[in-house]
Amino acid sequence: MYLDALKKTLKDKKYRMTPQRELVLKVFMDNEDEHLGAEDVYRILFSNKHSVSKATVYRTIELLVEFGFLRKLDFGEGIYRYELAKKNKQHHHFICKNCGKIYEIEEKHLKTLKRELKNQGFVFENFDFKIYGICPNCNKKTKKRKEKKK
Amino acid sequence: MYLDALKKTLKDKKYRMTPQRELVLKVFMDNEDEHLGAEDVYRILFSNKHSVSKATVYRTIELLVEFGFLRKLDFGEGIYRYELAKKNKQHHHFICKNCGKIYEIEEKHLKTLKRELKNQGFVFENFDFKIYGICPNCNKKTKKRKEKKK
DNA sequence: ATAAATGCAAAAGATTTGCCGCGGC
DNA sequence: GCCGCGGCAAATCTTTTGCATTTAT
Repeated sequence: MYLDALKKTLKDKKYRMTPQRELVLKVFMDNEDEHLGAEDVYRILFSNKHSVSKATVYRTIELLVEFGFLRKLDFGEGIYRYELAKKNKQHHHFICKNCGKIYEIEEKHLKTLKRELKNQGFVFENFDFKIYGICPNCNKKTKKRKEKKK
Repeated sequence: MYLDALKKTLKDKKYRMTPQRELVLKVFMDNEDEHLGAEDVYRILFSNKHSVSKATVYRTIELLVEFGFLRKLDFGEGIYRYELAKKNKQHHHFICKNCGKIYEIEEKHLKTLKRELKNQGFVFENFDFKIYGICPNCNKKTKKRKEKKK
């Protein structure tokens, strides 16, 4: 369960589990199919009478992204949205330029993906594909440091 | 050439070609290998003694994206960056979580891409893949309206 | 001539930060 | 007691907007 995993991660890194952190994570668990922005999370908590300050919401979300619980998304609206990062099943997003609706697309080969989308009636104009990770340069340096750390 | 294409597009849509629009497009042409944000463009123009107001820079960039001359990018920094959209060759980006460097990656099948990156020493943590286009719903509606328009 | 585009400054949003006080360890 | 954490308000930063003036066609 996510909450236990969070507790464990926090403990490992000498951070503390707090009611606010639990509440924020729960918002994402309760809205698995949404792509919530920080302000959304704040509003949801607020309207549920759970007072968590905006600053804390922002700080907690950042923490959750850092620990891999959330994935940071951007749909070109000028705000960031987030979703629970289920490590197992990657997926991508199709954003309609007309109505703005967001469809979730399973990961497959690009070619297959394109063919399938076409068959389903999607017309795509451009791709925005980003991969986050560690580049070869940094990787070398990190390896050398690995024994020293931890 | 991009400038002529812009002139043509503007004329077709009953917009006007202006020195400012030309200047902004030129900044991107002169910095093809960069991912410039709006403020960067403003600074570049400003330091070259070409005074174009910030508002115009923002408005022009928006226009250029709309017309497909620029592609809007986001690297999670809280600002948008843009690059000349060369329609022919799609590419993606690899962002190093450690040093922040951005590598450009050619488009291939996902699987092939992953294998190659791994061979080159990249370690990837997560993908952010977005496709922009028109969804089947909107597509239906658009088709029906097509004869009336234009 | 006239509608569109620019410039300027103000406004709007989202996100971050400084600082103080509280509470877990 | 120390240090991480949360709350609050102020600050910051990017992007947008209103309005008067200029300019392309």
